[in-house]
Amino acid sequence: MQSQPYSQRPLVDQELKRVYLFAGLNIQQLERVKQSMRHLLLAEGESLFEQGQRAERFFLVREGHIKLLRLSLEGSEKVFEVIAPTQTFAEAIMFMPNSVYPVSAQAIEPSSLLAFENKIFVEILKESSDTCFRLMFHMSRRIRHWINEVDNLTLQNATYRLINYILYHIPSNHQDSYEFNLPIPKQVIASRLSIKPETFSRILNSLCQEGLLTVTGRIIHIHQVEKLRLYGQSALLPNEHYEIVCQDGLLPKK
Amino acid sequence: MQSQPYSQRPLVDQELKRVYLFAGLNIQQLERVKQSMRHLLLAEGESLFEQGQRAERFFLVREGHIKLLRLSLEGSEKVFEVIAPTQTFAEAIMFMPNSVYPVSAQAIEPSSLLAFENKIFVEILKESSDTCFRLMFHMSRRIRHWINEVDNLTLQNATYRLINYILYHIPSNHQDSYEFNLPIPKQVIASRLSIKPETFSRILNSLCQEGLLTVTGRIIHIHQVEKLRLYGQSALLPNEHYEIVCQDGLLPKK
DNA sequence: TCATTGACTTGATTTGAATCAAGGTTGCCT
DNA sequence: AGGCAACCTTGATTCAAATCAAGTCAATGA
Repeated sequence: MQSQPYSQRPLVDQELKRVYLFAGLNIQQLERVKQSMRHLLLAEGESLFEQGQRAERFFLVREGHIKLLRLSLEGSEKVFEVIAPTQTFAEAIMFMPNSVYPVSAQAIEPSSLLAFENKIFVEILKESSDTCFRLMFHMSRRIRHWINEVDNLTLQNATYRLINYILYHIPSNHQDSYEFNLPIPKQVIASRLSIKPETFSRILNSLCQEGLLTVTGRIIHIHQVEKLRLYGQSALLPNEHYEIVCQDGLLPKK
Repeated sequence: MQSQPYSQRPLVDQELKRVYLFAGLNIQQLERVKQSMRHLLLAEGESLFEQGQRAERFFLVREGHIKLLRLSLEGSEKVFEVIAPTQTFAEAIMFMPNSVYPVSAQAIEPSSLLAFENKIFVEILKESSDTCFRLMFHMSRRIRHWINEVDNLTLQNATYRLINYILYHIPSNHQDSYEFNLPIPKQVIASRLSIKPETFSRILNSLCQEGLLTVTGRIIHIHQVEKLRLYGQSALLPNEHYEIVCQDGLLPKK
């Protein structure tokens, strides 16, 4: 874990201010955050922290992708989340005294991060009710996220989960064809979706055969987005229709 | 949903003060909470709120058990949590403007609850950093709980989940025999563990056959707790040993 | 250039748990 | 008492996804 400036791109205050958690800070507070801030550069596969390790910092991803995972003793891993640029992580446990990271964090590709000291930020939290509310707001969304995750794992099948993952990458207004690059290796996505790589491959293949999309390496070309959305709903079979769970846990409008 | 005093047992302030979230309130604040507080009495099977409904209150269970669930369109349900007396629920979304409940809540048996107005409590949160921290602390634990839940669903099998559920009900110092009553119907536990009732029954049966426990209706008699703990670990097969995840997400000490 | 490695695919087989289909118990209500 | 309805159990069968076992392909590197 090196700690030196990384990207040519200079760190502008704006970058920090765009972070939801920091948006309410005044100049002095922002300055304190910056004081304790460290630049990190991770190589591909490099570990940031391990599950069970004392949690003293939280992080902002600037470039690259970080996976949050747990390992079984044989070495097989389950990816719980993949953190993309502009997102923060590990901030939900900052104020827990003697807390430990509940998962391990590892770079999927060369990545650039900023690390913030929990201790400093907790001091700011104590004096800023507004920032407390921002953090609580954020944590509340995280909880809903995990509830939806359990919902997906228990009520939805692998095909549905994969389709949902794909749809998530498509702007919601798009209807016709759409092409995008998978940001991370297929195996990582598979693990994130709790699917084995072989099954992942087979599902993608069967979606191709249905004529819904074309796969070229990491490039996914969806022929008709609207069709895929409908297919996602029928993938809920064999049990007829399940309730569609939107990202925010709301029911879709009838 | 009636709203009148229920239990003969008088509502003492102590009962409120024992609630973690209220423990830091001063007399005036506690008074305001009590002002907005409502007593609720739910019959067996009665619904408290539905998923997607506007969230304006959070709750404390005094007597009975409440299940938090989501329904599929055919009517099959997945129980996400079962709330027992002295526990609060739905407090994690209180400050979200226009938030909705992410799950439905329903009484498993005749239950007595207290309902608190989010609006009032948010006002208190704004003036009490200490209470903010209590809430954040609580939410942080909830997040870890859900991460462990996903871990259980993806890395552990049904037998392991059931054993873990049983072990959860046994004081950790017990080693030999132990007997307890399942607090709720077996089907509800099954759903909570994402197991079908048939499978649940079969697993319990096979644990009986292994001589680990005896089942008489809702009474579970464990012959040797320590043996069950070990069996729980070998139930992690076929993949040899998995990492044991303690409730707090910590690794067990070597 | 060829070897090696890691990512992905494809096929054959197994398997844990779900589903389907009857039962059995228990307790409640008339 | 008798009938009904939950709740639970048991057995036979099916099925989605995992596992096992070879592959292919592309990128890296000596």
